[in-house]
Amino acid sequence: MTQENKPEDFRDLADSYGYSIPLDDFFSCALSVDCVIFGYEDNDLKVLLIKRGAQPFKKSWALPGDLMYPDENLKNAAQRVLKDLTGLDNLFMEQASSFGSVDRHPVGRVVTVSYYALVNIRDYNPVAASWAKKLKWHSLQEIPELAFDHREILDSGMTTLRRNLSTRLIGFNLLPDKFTLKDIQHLYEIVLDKKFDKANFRKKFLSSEFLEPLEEMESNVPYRPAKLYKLADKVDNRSSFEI
Amino acid sequence: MTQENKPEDFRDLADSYGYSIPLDDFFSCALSVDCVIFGYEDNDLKVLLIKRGAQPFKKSWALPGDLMYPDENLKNAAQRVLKDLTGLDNLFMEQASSFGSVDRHPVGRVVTVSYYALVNIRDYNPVAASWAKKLKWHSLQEIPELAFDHREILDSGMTTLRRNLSTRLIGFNLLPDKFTLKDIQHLYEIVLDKKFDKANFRKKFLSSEFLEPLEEMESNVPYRPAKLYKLADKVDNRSSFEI
DNA sequence: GCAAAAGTGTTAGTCATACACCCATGT
DNA sequence: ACATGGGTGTATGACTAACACTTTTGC
Repeated sequence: MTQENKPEDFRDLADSYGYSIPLDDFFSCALSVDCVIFGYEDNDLKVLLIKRGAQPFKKSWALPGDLMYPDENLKNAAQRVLKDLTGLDNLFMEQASSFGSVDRHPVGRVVTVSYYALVNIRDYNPVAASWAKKLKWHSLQEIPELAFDHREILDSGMTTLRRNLSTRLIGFNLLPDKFTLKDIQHLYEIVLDKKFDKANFRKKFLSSEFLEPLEEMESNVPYRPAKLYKLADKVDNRSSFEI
Repeated sequence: MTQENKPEDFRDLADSYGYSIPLDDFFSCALSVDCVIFGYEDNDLKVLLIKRGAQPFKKSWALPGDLMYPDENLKNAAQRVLKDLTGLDNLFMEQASSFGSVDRHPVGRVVTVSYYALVNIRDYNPVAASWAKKLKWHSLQEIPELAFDHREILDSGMTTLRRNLSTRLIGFNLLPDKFTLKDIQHLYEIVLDKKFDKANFRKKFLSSEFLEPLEEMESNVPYRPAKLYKLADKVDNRSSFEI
């Protein structure tokens, strides 16, 4: 946007309210989005990292992220960037936090907004694309050195995830449409790094009215098949729930 | 920052990774900060609004906020802007959320980061300054039409405040250094819009080890003076506490 | 003494925890 | 039959909610 396009009045503002730099100098920043995609597999919580094939921090591991176009919304940018770099589409992502240290990006002033999501690794198959040269689910115990301030963004995302999982029903993004009570318990135990008593955990969830039992059962397991459940229709990611 | 200052490698990026616009076009956004300052007085929770004396939205009520300089950190920007417009200095503000709809600002692409704080209205005396023409604590029940998407920002700040007050000790920013148990209860009741039983509320806080009793008492009250407490040294704004 | 709010003790009920036990399935 | 995990019942103790009561101050 050039000075010519701006409303008359706004030029008044620039003239009369004593900004110490010309108004246009404010419009010199870039925004980026960074996606903290948590995935759950076996007994492990992982995060999706890409190997950067572009400067800066070429060849470093990093969160999937990129610059936002000036004409796209933040949330759309997060969806687009994630899809471009990993092929993951239509993930339920939620805004986590923003990071704006002056020197966090070597090229210029880039403020980044982080988004996070939870997925079941079994259900997704991300593939490195665009300038992402490689892609890997990293266990949270084995995070390599990351580009930019991505380590801080990752840690902050983890905090947000834990807080939201223990107070809301957010964790269900990580489960398939049909799931067993054991699946849920497993997920909670891994994310919150805490053991729950089976009987009590079941009681809590079954009395919550957030689950709807299906007629179906697990199959092909070498033990008694567990009942499958689905989320009640009224549940959304904002539903409050204390574990 | 001009193209000339940028590292060689980054120009490679622009050339070879297929951005659909020149790299410089990314660096055409502005950032702003908006401060949601909650204040507590008598039986009411209020929010500090300014009457804008600058375009756009001149003469509208708005949250105290302004553009961030390209060479200052986000958090510093929030502190500076709040001080410039209202004189409030050194408030403990915490980042709440970011808002980035393409058309949220009539002048150009401005992504805003919101910060929130809690203060005891008795202890502070904000005064309109700079381009803020007027300033007023508005009861949350009587919020006028607000500039930009500030209504959305305010509501989101309120949600963040409530969530954090019920799971952390954040509420204490709203209290003076010395306070009575009644003060705390009052604050919780107003913010969470919920009544608590006096005896039970006291027991909960006194058994929390977050409070240290002082020798001092309230004075000049027409009833039995209450004991004063201060926060234990180990408490910070991240201390976890379930009410 | 009275009003007002500080501050405490008791009780009933609810909920969390721990743990033992039975059930259904594949091999 | 047995190994494995699904699924349930119950006793204990801790915590919550409700409420009555005593205490201390100013007027």
